[in-house]
Amino acid sequence: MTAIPQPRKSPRQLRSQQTVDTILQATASILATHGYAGTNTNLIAETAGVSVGSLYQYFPNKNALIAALHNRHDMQMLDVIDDVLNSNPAATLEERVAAIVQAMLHAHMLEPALHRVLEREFPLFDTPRDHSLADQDIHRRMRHLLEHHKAEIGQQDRDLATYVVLRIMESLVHAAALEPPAGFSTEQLEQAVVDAVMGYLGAPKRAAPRKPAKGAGR
Amino acid sequence: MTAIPQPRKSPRQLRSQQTVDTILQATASILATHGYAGTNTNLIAETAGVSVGSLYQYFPNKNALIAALHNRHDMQMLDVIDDVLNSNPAATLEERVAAIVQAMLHAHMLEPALHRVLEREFPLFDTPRDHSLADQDIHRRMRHLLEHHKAEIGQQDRDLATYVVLRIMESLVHAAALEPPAGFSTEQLEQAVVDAVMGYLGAPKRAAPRKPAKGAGR
Amino acid sequence: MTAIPQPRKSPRQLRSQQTVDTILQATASILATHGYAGTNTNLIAETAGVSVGSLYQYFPNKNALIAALHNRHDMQMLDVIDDVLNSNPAATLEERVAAIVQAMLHAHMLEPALHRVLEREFPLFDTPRDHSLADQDIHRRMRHLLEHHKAEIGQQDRDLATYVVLRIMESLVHAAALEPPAGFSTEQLEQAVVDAVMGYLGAPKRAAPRKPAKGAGR
Amino acid sequence: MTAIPQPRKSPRQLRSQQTVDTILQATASILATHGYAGTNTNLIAETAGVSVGSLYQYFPNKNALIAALHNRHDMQMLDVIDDVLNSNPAATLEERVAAIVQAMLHAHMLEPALHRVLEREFPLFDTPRDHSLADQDIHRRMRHLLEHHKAEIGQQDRDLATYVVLRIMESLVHAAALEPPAGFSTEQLEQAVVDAVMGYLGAPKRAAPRKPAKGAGR
DNA sequence: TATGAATGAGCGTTCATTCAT
DNA sequence: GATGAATGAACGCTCATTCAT
Repeated sequence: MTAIPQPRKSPRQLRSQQTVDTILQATASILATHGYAGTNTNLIAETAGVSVGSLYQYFPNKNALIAALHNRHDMQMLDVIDDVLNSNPAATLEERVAAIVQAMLHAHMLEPALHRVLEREFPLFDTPRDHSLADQDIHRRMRHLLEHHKAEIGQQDRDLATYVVLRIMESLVHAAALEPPAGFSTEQLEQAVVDAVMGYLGAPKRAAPRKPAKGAGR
Repeated sequence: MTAIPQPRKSPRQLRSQQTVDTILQATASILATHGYAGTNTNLIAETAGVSVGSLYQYFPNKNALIAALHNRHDMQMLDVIDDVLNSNPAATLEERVAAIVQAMLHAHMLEPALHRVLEREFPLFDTPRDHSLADQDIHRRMRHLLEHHKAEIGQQDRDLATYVVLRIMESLVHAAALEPPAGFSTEQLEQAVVDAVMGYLGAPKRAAPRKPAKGAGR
Repeated sequence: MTAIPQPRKSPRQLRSQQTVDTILQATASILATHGYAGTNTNLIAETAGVSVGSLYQYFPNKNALIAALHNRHDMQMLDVIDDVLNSNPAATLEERVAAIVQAMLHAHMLEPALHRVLEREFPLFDTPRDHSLADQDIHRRMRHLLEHHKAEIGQQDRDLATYVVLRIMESLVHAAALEPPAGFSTEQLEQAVVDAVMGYLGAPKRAAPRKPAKGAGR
Repeated sequence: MTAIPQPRKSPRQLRSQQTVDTILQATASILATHGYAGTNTNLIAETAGVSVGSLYQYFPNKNALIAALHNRHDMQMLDVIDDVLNSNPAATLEERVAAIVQAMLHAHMLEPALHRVLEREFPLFDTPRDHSLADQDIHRRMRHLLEHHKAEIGQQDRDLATYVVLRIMESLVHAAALEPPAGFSTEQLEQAVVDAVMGYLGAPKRAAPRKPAKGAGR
């Protein structure tokens, strides 16, 4: 139970930044090919062409490497979403959702092995994952998108809807990209994610009652 | 990486069965409190009041313990679903979905810490997780349920729908039970899962086009 | 550094004797196929179709099993030599040596893998190996043979000669049977052993001086 | 079973080389006093005044330590032989054999306990022992020596003779140095080895027949 | 700053041996 | 006698981390 470790120093100089990138690349590569258990700092350093000592200059411990990778991924997702939102201002909600899903799928399919590990073998931190800054930003963007299209949306509680939509997207995109079920094409799976999100959003309005769920028989 | 390890021998005698249960309980407890990395076989054995040797009589290695726990969980989920399906034959689809969601939520909230670990720190096996027998059974049940209520369902491809529904349920239930977002009651979250599932199922029929879905055509 | 362990009880009853044999067979088989490191008492017991407990009724510990196997081998060698000595009373020394060598080679080639392990991985006992009763008998037989043919022998010190001959035989037979060098037929190797023994025995008489070796230049 | 393990990295710096030597010395010492079974890497490291980790930087596993010791011994034997061959160019075959035997005996008697273990408890590698480079060199030297003195030698097949001579020397030297039989002086034993080798080499020429040698025809 | 040799706590696993049944 | 589940000391080996150079 450790707090999420932060990079030890934010390297201002260009060379340092490159070193950090190289180390992170190496980490990603090892993680993808060897899995979490097979990943160790000496191997990472060697792969990065750096000494272990140097590695420890930029990352206080092994978990910080993983955390940085998670962070990098979150940033990428944020970029992906921003790109979609900033282009084609006239698009409908569904078009935007579809574009986001497609972009996310694409991003995950570049390094499926890595993402498989990142999804699964996140070291046990006690802080919930969505507290990274990028994650909060993603939440804000989505929240804003839903707000913008509120006319097309059945769900009243926009905060809850944002949360649910992001969770659905994440889990279905991961499933489609990282453990694709046999028998379906990527396009089918992609469409299914959009269907799920839009279905949820467009569903007949249900209040979110403060009391135990209605008829749900035991 | 590794094949999913199987229990070493299935104990026939009652005493042995109890030993196995005790070991599994201890594993669950340690896993919940220490995380995967902090879990070690000697500690498990000690906690179970058993010698390491005994532990290794029933489980070939550490991962087999985790796998058994996963399996146990899958069985429990299957039971939960079966219970719902076998009772109240006249229930609507939504009532059934709600009942299943409620039961799953309930099950996960009994030992959230454990399930948090089980969800995240699944040791890196090469077989996708949902190939356990119980998981296949769950798939069959859900598939059957959807078939039974096909009149109420917009999605044409029932196989795909089954897959999507299970994924949505799993991810949202996990989120609600294991990392509940601040600001929402359990009932709200529970209802949100039902909304998501029903929204997806009831959404206007969409074809599953074979071509890249840029415009996400209606 | 343990003393050579003895079988725990000499089983008088037939059934016990059979059990002991079975256990020994199993030990030999496991030893031959798994090597010393891969051999363990549980596996032996299982292979013998006996419980570990029973095994420990007849052998006080693991080493006793190995010792018994060595002993069995020594007995077999003694039998082999006795057979040769008891047949064909008119044979020459060389004929007898040849017959013994041939018989020894034959015996070792039946289970080369086993003998390889027995030769090499003898657990570290502090008693020299040739103190087994059978080994002493073998020594006596050979000593007697040399005495009988003393006219044909150049070496004066018959005790020393006995020792040397047995060592040569053993080492060359082992080499020929267990690690045959490439490029030579079994017959060539067999003949070589005979040559070596006869060459040594027939060599021009050299006294065994009590002083440091003669000309042997530094 | 296992391939012969190689040293993990050949240390270039002086300090590293010393570390390796220290570790090897410690291994030899522990091996001599505790036997193979009683030897463990932690003890070796402790004895060497080094951490286990360091030990594993230079040797991939326990057997590699033993293998290195074997190798060191082979090298020493090679040196011994080379010394003899390079000095005293006018020596007779017997003088040279005697010198080699004497030097080998001497070398083995420095650490008899160690050599006892090295001879006996060679870990079960699948490669025959005499395939080390040094061993091949030794073979070449001996072969060359016999070639040089072929006029004094009865054996026609020089390759076979080389092999036999080396085997005789090794086994008798081991016997004399490591398990000396009671009743004989070292000098007697030393002379006996020389007698055996010279006797074999000087024996009347025998063909190496391709047919089974029952009657051991002259 | 960078290096990489050294550290050593700690973990997974084995297996000879015992003893209650 | 026979059984075989249980024991637990002990060992091989790893790898995150440090620090003298």
